[in-house]
Amino acid sequence: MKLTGSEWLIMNALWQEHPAKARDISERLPKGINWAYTTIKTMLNRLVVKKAVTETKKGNTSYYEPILSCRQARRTALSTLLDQAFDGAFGPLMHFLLEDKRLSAKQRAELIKILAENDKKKGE
Amino acid sequence: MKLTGSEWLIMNALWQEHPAKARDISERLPKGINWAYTTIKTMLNRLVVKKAVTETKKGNTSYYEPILSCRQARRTALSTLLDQAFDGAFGPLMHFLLEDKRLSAKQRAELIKILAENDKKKGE
DNA sequence: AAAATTTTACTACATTTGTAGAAGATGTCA
DNA sequence: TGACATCTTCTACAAATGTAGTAAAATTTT
Repeated sequence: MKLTGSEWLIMNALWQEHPAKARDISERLPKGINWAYTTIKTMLNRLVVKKAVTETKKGNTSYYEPILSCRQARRTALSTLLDQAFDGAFGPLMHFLLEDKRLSAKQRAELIKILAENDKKKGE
Repeated sequence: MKLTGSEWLIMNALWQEHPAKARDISERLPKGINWAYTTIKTMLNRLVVKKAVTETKKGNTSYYEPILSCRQARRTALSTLLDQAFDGAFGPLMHFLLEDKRLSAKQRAELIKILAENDKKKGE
């Protein structure tokens, strides 16, 4: 399940807290994104059709909830990126990240910590 | 300059070696992608219009060369991904990568090496 | 209950993306 | 010099994406 750019905006708002009404989503959209209410409804409908979210009506009003998890969406997006831009492999991406972004000391430290945790888990 | 999925295929082939003719690109496309020759031409034209590649004619034949570098394209793709799926920050991506992908010992070792190099460069 | 507000359902429409065919121009080999 | 192979230019077209308007139905407010 791949999300488009606009869909990410909606989903990010929905993951924050749900169930949520279209109006809630509208309010949570990042500053600078000023979509018409109906635009949001259109997006939500499309996401329902795609089965990325569910819609439940209480009276006249629809409440939405994610089916697709943030984690899964990230996984898919990342794997698309890997395939299309990094020879499908983890290594080249890492290389690029580390080489290109010239980590700050803090980031390096953080990374090392994460690595250590990773080691520990591996041992369990 | 953002590339679409199909454009990545073309660009990946072009970056491999250039200048290249449409025919060369055609041959370098990943196994499984069997585009009509004219499809490739269409893509190349679009990339020329977008100024991601240049076209130079020798006789009747066009030779293409990338203007957009692989590095730059990667940068853009990554930054789009960060913005849309990882709160625009490097940290969450790293976390996700390391946590989700359960690195192999080899990968961890590699990563640590890269980190070390990164440290060294920092010191220069 | 009339007015104002909110929501929904349906429709719309320009742009971008993915994919390619047709027909004409050019090059090449026998 | 004709037959073939190759390239080019133009055109096409469906599906996906981004964005929203209209009008009708439901809800809330005075």
